[in-house]
Amino acid sequence: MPAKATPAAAGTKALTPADPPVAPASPVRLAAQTWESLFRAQVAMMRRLQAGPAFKALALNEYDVLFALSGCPSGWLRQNELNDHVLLSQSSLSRLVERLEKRGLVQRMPAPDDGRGVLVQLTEAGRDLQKQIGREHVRDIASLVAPALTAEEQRQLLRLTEKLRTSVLNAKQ
Amino acid sequence: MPAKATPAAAGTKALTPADPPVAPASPVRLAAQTWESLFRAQVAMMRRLQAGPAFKALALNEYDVLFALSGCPSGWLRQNELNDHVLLSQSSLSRLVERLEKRGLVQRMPAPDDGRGVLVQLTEAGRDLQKQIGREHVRDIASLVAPALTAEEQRQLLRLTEKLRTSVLNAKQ
DNA sequence: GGCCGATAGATGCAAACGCATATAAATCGG
DNA sequence: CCGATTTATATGCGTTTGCATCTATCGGCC
Repeated sequence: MPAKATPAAAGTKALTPADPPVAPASPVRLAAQTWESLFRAQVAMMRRLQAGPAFKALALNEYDVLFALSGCPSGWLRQNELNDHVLLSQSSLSRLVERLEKRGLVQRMPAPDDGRGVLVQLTEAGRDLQKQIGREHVRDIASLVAPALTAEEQRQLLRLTEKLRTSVLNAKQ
Repeated sequence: MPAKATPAAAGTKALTPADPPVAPASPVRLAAQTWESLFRAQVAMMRRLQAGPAFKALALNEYDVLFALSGCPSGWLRQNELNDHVLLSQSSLSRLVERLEKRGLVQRMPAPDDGRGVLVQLTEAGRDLQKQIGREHVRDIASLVAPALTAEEQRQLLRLTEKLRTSVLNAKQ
């Protein structure tokens, strides 16, 4: 997380887990602490989720692809659009989709309006598997998030991360 | 997204990016949306950070290990403690540390009080490299986070993610 | 139309990963 | 104090990943 997963903590000095940031001096330092905390929360959550039974059948990145496809109104997504949802290189995603196709979970076809492109959609089996794993997954998530944060806090967190994400996506360069 | 980082979006139905959650019906659904948003923010941030020049010399997971070691008061960490900071399996971490040692960035020694254990610490070169990358890294982070969230919002986000993380770590089983 | 740089995807290859397992030391129970 | 269980790390092995590169198509421009 993969992708992983992959990951990156923050800056020049770590906090001990039990030692919350005291007086965040500079704006730069505050931003770094914020990112570190976000990142570490994600790592902790991810560890738990991956350990659950929901991911025996499907690796995390693979599930994410099915999930992205499941939420797409037309049912079809370009491979390069899929790449935005997953923390994977283009080549790795290409092979991942290939594997999913071999397993009968997705279908590929050449994009009608662009001879270079490939469209991907879920098969029936892929949709079923996504739903099944999704249900378990949602339960696991709720059992971790609900005891940690009130509904109001969850709404705040949702709002802040959404704001962060859209800003990052639209950032110049 | 190390780290691998992998990753996992949320539940049974996706949101289009431009479509913020309208009326989060059930608590379970709210939790799932919250996690999805957190996760996607992390993916978006991570993509940007990995693209920066700061990670040419060192993969994300490798940096995270140096970072964890840099923040440890005693300077030494057990390998299994390191594992909590990184989204990697135990075996992968073992080999990652081995690589770092070959590159002269960390040092290993048998734990004095536990014949099974291995202690790891930064070498001088490792500390220097961590500091150098850390500085760049912090700048990149700030340039992404600062335009997105006010200082107050960052403090809120820091608090919420910290709360989430400690709760997840302490959750039963 | 024909050329040129940019973009989408596929592929060779070496590096990195996770799973299962091996080894060794610590801990627990009697 | 001894055997059984658990914990910490290492290693064999097949799979997955990223980088560099290749091919094909697109889009702009003359």
